[in-house]
Amino acid sequence: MVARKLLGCYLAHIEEKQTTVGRIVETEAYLSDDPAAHGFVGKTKRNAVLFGPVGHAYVYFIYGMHFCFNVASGKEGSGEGVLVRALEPLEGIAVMERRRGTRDLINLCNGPGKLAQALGITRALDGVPVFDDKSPLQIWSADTFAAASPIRPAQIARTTRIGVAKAQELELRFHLKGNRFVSR
DNA sequence: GTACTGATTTTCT
DNA sequence: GAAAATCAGTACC
Repeated sequence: MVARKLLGCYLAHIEEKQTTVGRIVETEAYLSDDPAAHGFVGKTKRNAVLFGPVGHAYVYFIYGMHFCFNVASGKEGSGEGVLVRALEPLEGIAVMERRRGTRDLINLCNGPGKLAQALGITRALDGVPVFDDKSPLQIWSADTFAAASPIRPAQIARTTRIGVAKAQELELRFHLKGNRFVSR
C-alpha cells in the first residue's frame, strides 16, 4: 500500500533560495472504489492528475483558503491518491515560520492545509513528478535514510479518516505512533 | 482544557 | 447555487 510506504519519507519543496523539507508522518489513502475519493466520480479537470502515472503531485484548493497535497498512487487511469496530512519540519523552518505566522514548531505542519502553506505548495505545483530529482517538489524514499531513523511496522497506527464528509469507517489513515507532529 | 462557528473560493451540478 | 479531504479564533467549562 502506497500510503504506508510514504510514511517516513521526506517531502521537499526546492526553490532558488529557500528549500523546505519535512518528514511525512501522516497519510490517508483514497482508492478508486471509495465514494470519498475525488477520483470516484470520474475524471474531471481538477483531478486529472490522479488518473495519470504514479508519483505525480495532486494539489487542490478547498474551503476557500487551503491547499491539500496528494500523490497519485494508483495505476494510470485508476484515479487513486494518497493525501499527505502531516509533516515533521526538518529544513527551512525559519521560512515555514514566516509563511505560517507562528513560531510553534508543532503547529507548522500538523494538518493538510498547514503543511501546504508551510512548504509554499500551491496549484502551480499541481502535476509535477515527485520522484524526479529535477522537480521543484520531491519525495525522497525513507529507505535512503533508514539507518538514521528506522520506522518499524509497530510504530504505524491505523485509524479512520478525518474530516471526510462522505464518511466511511474504513481504516485508511496512517500515522507514526506517538509522533507529536500528527494532526491528532 | 474542549466545542462551536465563520472565513472564502474553486469546482462541479 | 451548493458543497468541499480545513483552520483559527472565540466562548465556555
